[in-house]
Amino acid sequence: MASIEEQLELIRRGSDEILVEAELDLRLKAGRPLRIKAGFDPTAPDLHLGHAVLLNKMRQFQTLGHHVMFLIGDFTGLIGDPTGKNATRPPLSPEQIQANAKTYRDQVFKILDPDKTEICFNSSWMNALGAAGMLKLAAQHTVARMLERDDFAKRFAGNQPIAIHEFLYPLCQGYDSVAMKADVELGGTDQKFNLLVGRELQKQHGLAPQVVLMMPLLEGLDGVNKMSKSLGNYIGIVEPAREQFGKLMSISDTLMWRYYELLSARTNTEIAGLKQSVADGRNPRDIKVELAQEIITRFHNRAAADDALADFEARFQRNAIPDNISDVMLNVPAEGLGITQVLRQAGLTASTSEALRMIEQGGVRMDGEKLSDKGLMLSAGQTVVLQVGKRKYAKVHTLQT
RNA sequence: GGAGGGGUUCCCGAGCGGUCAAAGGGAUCAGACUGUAAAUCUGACGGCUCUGCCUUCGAAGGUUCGAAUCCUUCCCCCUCCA
Repeated sequence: MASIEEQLELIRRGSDEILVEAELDLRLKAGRPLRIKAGFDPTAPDLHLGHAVLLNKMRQFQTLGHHVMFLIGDFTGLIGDPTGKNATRPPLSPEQIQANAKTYRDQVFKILDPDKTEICFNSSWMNALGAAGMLKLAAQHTVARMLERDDFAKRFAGNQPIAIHEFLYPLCQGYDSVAMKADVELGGTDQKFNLLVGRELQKQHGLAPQVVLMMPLLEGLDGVNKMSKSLGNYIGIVEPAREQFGKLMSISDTLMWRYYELLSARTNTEIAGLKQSVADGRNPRDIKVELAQEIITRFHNRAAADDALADFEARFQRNAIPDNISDVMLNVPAEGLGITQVLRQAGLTASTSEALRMIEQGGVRMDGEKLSDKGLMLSAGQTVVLQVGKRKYAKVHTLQT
């Protein structure tokens, strides 16, 4: 095993904050494998690069020989981490949870070592707690302390509603740490409050408080908001390589450095070298290509990364039509089908009104040629490649009704 | 339980009897420019059988030639008092 100092260096890398580092040092010195906890929502097992930041850190702990516990919050999922939506979520069926857990495994093990990962469900101890146990748990914290949480404080000050059950989320998450006897809990910086509640509850249960390690939140494709599925600004771990490539190329140059810092396996020295080369006149686009290649190689493989690059260059540098367009079959009546209908039915636009607009704005191409005739009719037996905007394509085959 | 404030198109937010599919901003989308970057500029941004028609302004009724705007009831949210 690596020396304490080497371990600390790896653990610190990229982290936003470690509370309390001295305690971490002490625990490492004890020489036993530490119990590392990280919790995930049970509902959306569609992991993206934002999750990858945390998973990378978990992987590092595994490399160092520690015990990583991947917690699926199937109980806390009923509450939903407070975001201002004052509704409890309907419980997932055991089948759904199992299905989601499987999807998690499929995705998570692209980064984590399956042999060194324990998957836990917090319903297993939360259900056992019961109503009485929940009351007891709730008695261990005060409203004033709850209101210290930034999100609650803001909503309270701004006259926004806070439902009582939202207070239970941090408590439950904290209790997880008690039940799991976590030595270290990982989370995003937005989790600070919840993570610290874990420390409090552990102390009250006679355990040494966990060390809390917070990773920065990765900004999404817009460069402003954190990467999240609901905002649609994410790059999924299991997305096709070409998609990932395109999305990575669309991030801003500034954001690119952030991604390097949090996602790349390159050392800080190497990254500094890249920055210098840009300062010396190298096109940042090429640096971005390298980043995209590295990430795609990790989640797919080298061949996929090369293919994505080749495809990208063909499409955007040589304006070629991609070679993997999905085929769409459309039935056409004898008198033909209007182009706006075709676009809508092929799924290229959401409505015929939108199709009309796209044509008016010059965003529609047919077989590579800009299409300007809104009244164009397609008859049966044709095959045309339609393009809307830069990215949406379909190869439409018209069939006799 | 009482008093007051409020629910508008994806979000914020104007409108407060006709000129309202509804200002403005954000987000988004398309085009130009580019490195499918950013920034910037232009345009679009409910639906449709599209120079017109249909459906939207918490819900349901009503007044009116005409309502997002007025009235009634209901639902929901916030604040203060208890």
